[in-house]
Amino acid sequence: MRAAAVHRRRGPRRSLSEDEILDAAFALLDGGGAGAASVRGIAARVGVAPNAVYTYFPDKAAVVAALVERLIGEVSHDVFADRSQPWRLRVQAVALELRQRLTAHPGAVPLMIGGRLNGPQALALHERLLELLAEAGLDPADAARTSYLLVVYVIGSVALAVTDADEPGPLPPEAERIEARHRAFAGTPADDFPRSA
Amino acid sequence: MRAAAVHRRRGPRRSLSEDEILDAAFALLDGGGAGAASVRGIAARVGVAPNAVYTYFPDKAAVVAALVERLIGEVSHDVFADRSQPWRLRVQAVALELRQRLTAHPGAVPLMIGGRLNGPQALALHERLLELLAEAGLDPADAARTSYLLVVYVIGSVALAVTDADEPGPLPPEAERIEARHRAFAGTPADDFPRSA
DNA sequence: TACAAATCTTGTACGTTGTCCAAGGTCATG
DNA sequence: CATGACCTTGGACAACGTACAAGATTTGTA
Repeated sequence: MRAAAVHRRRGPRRSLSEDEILDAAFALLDGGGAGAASVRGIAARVGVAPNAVYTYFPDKAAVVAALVERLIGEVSHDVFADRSQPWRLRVQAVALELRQRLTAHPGAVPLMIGGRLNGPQALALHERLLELLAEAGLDPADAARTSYLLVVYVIGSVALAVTDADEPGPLPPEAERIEARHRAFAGTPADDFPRSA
Repeated sequence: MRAAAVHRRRGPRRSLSEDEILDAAFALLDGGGAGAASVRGIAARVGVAPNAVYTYFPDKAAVVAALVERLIGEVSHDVFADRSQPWRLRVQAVALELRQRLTAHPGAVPLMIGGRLNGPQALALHERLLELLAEAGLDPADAARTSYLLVVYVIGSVALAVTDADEPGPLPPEAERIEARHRAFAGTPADDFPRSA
């Protein structure tokens, strides 16, 4: 409602955007593993001095937090709303999509372990999951446990898969990986089965 | 069988042992979090130059690998052998003990995520777990899945708990933590329930 | 239109990290 | 006693995250 909306900020225009920095970080992450996403590397990739990054993010932790947030934000929320599907299929779909997003950027997985998942996107996804599980008939406590187990398993599983693959490149989508998918298929809805029983 | 057993190695005696280095590393880990276990810090704590560490371990990765090995090796194997107990209780006991060992040294948990669990102690524990699950009637594939899920969940859960606690000190054994124990109790044997059904 | 204030980028620098290399000291063996 | 193997050390290097003081650039105001 302020006139500040039209008035641009004083000082020179920024030569980059936060998204460009995150893009560079993702590129480095995918090409060289988790260790390649250094502040200096990111700055070099976007063509600025290392310190320029600190104009956009106060800290390196903030950069990785934004990275994680963008990754989680890519998880489509359409599956949540599709009430024509049984809830178990929806939970499976969410878990699989999250897994897919993580395996798409393996280097980011070690980063999201060091930081807490407190961002808006992470909370939104958690909230949606809780809604979905509550809708399935679980009381809040069990829903919290189940979603926690789900997230821990998906993240942990991908994390272990990442550390097992020493090459920094993309994860090999070999048969081992397919087997992991099957595990997600079978393991995911299994947890709350006897809990409701 | 060689005479080299009596002959001591040439050169001056080592002023330390690998265990002393690991002790120092654990002390730093417990007191200052995962980041405090630097090579220089370890060396300073045992009273040698930073480079002396490389006489005992070729790499820092080897140090953390040995650290993780010792942690896993502390998990008692007695519970495995106690066949008077039902298998589910034994699995629970193992999971709880592993969890206890990890929470006893929270700083070590982030370290064990970066490295693969390939050491002898880790493999032995895995082997024992597989035996136990096979004895419970699971075919090898399901046993592998279940033990994988179990390990992933325990480690991932503690890892998330560690990152949520920003203070480097020991984890607060508050009610939240007790709730996590309950989760392990209820979640662990639940996974293979519908798998056998 | 000129000045002032706010903002971005950069150069430089500090402290810390893991790790290598050459030197010197110490011990068992010939 | 001397030789050869082994340990430790001092010093150094590259890379990391990050702080500080400039210079440059754009905007709001007089």
